[in-house]
Amino acid sequence: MVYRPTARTLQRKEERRKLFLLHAMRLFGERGFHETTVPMIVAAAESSTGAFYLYFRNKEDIFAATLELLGQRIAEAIHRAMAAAGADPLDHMKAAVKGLVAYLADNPEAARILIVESSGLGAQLEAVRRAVIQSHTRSVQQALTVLASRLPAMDAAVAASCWVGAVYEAVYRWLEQPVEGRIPAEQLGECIATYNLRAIGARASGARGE
Amino acid sequence: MVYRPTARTLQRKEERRKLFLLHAMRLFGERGFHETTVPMIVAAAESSTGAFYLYFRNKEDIFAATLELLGQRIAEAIHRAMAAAGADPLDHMKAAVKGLVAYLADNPEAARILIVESSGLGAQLEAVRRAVIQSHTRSVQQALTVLASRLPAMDAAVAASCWVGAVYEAVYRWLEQPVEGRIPAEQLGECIATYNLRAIGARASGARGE
Amino acid sequence: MVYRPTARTLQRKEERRKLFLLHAMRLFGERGFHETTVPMIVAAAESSTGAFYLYFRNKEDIFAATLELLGQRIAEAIHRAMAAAGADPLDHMKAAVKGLVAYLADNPEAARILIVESSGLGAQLEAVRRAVIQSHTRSVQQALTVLASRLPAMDAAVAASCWVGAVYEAVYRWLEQPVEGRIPAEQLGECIATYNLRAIGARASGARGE
Amino acid sequence: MVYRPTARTLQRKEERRKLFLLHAMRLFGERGFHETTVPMIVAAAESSTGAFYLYFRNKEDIFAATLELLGQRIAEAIHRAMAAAGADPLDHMKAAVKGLVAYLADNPEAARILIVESSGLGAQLEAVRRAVIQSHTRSVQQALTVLASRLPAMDAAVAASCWVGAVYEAVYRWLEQPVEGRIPAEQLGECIATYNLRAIGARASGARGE
DNA sequence: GATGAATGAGGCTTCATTCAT
DNA sequence: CATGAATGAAGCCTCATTCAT
Repeated sequence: MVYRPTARTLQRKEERRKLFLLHAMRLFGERGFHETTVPMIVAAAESSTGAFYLYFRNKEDIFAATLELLGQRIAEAIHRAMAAAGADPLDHMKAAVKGLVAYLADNPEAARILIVESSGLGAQLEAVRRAVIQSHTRSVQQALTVLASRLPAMDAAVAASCWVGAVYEAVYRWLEQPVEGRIPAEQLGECIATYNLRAIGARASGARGE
Repeated sequence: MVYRPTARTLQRKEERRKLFLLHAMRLFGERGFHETTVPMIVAAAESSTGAFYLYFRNKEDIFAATLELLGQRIAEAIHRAMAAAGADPLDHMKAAVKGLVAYLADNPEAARILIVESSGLGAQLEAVRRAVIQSHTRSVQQALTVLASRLPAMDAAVAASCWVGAVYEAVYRWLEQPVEGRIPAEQLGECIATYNLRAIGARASGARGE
Repeated sequence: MVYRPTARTLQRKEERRKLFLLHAMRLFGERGFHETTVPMIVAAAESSTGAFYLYFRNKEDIFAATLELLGQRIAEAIHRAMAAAGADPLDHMKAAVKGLVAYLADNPEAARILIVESSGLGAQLEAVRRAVIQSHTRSVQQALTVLASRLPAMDAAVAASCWVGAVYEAVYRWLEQPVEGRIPAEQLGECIATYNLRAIGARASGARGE
Repeated sequence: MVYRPTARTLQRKEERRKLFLLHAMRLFGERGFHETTVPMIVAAAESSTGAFYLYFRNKEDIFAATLELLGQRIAEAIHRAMAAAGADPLDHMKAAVKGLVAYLADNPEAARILIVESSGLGAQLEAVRRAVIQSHTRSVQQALTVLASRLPAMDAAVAASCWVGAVYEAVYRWLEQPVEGRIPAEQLGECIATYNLRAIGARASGARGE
């Protein structure tokens, strides 16, 4: 008599939302925020306009959700990579860079969303985008603070920004190149990691190889 | 008798075009490409829609022109800074970084255009934007190649990207902060330059100071 | 065995319907027909969309039902007032006006529905709204016909419309005023009744007082 | 060389605006605010969506403009009628009623807009609509105040509302009837005027006849 | 009976661009 | 040359209503 949503129903709902999100992520990555229309997302998800607005307040909302999901995935990728690394904080940092590069190389649309396509939005969305990047920057800054005694004196905040900027720009440039002209992704990660580690004055990092 | 523009007319024409360009640059920097409308630019320049389309093929055209102008200005700023530096290519590189940082710090809207607001456009415009940045990257890469013998082995292309990425990201982050919380622009330039020089293995660069 | 609703079920059903109706009445009065959405009514009644369409064919249907309920209540209010009045038909008419004014003053949202918010609908709903008002008009017209011999010659139909229009407009105007600036509702009713009675040429009505 | 809008051009602009307004007035009168869509108005005016928004901020704006125009026309109609009347203020009032009734009878869509179709809008538009009616009410109230010494004591504000309400409701009812069943418009105006004049206690006004 | 997720038609509005004057 | 009124495609979003569970 009384309607009671089954577990299955609830799961369906979550799945539907995820479906929108996944297609939106791809489209945003391929075409950018402004060139992606709500009807496009709806068509890709084989759903309806009404359903879209059932799950998201508006187009900006799904974009923010996309960025959030992206932030999570990247954080996971980094953590996985770090967990597999040695005990030295410097090794962690190196692993983090390589993990991030590997993830972005594998998910080019994710990289595009984060680096390029999301820009030029309202201040709100830009803030969300920056939050993802700033989260990285903060992690790096924290690591630098911890390692301060082993490193030359530097402004940790600026250095962290440089570190993150180097990673994203190098990956973006790499993605711009035709697939056949690219160096392997691992090598790219290695180069970037070496660049950054040397920049913060970590001595033997490049020598210890990998 | 064929109509033939007088010198004065030509100058007028160029001035008018420049007027559009200047206002457009400010608006694009403040509000981004999509949030800036042609009527806005026209109103700011106190001209008319018709005149606008007399000087620019369309909105993308003026944006591209804006980016081009920006590229020139930045190149000038860098060259001026380099010309004032010593003879050593490493000093040139350092001066270039500091000159660029100084320019961007002085012209935040320019920075915004280049780094954020221009993104998320059609592939065409994105290419123009990248051209400005790649021009820097190429300069750096060239310098690295020249200095190769004095530096540890590295992938010059990747390193150049990292170099440029570090500069822009650090400046962007700096611009995001409230004015009263910022470190001085010169110090910022110094930090970034040190970061990058150390990253490419230039030995005493930080020590030689400036 | 055929399912047969028990008395209790029926009562429940009627209660639920009434619940919808009451909340709808409030919302329609506060926000008007177009600004009130079905989800709003559903939320106010703490029920579900499905249940709503179980009791009402569509949104117009519940609005019509609201108007009907309103018509009943107003009729009751008027009858109560008339029952308390003396035997003279003129006293009845005066009591009716005062009863109506009192009811509308006590139920401003009801007044709004009847006078303003319901307008601008499809012809169908407008007809329902007018039915309520026309019912008053007919009563007045009938009374005028009965009293014809005691009154100056007049077009009873037109006079009845004037009578009703005077009441509603005066009440509406009164409701528009800030509460603190209003004259007492009883005084309003008295004034309107006097106006109308004098208009139909009832001699001493104003003098007999109240 | 310099473009200078000709008088003709300016006139055209005003004409175009008027064209929209006229068609909108008709449509609003026939179908009401909510049932009239911008595309409908555009089609009726044989213009374009863009042009519409060139002259009006939005749909509410043109509706407000329609009401304003209506207010002007009605005021004119009333003044013309009053100018043709005798010197006695009571004659003026009578003429005003008859002029208004004549105008509304001739422009049923105007009447519908003012009385019914405009209701149920945002508070803003409702205020504009009421402004037109209140302007009448104020005129009547003022006249009553001037005549106070010749009339029985009454609340001028309430009486004025009643007066106006009687006119509009009677006309509206008249318009509802099929054309063939209606009494002549002049007779309607006479009846309403008589009703109102008697209501305010003007003695011989009905007797002086006309 | 009850629920509320899903549908999709259609409304309003913006703005890049053209062209008659 | 200069102007700015006109165009209309296309986007975002709402909400009455249905129907599988």
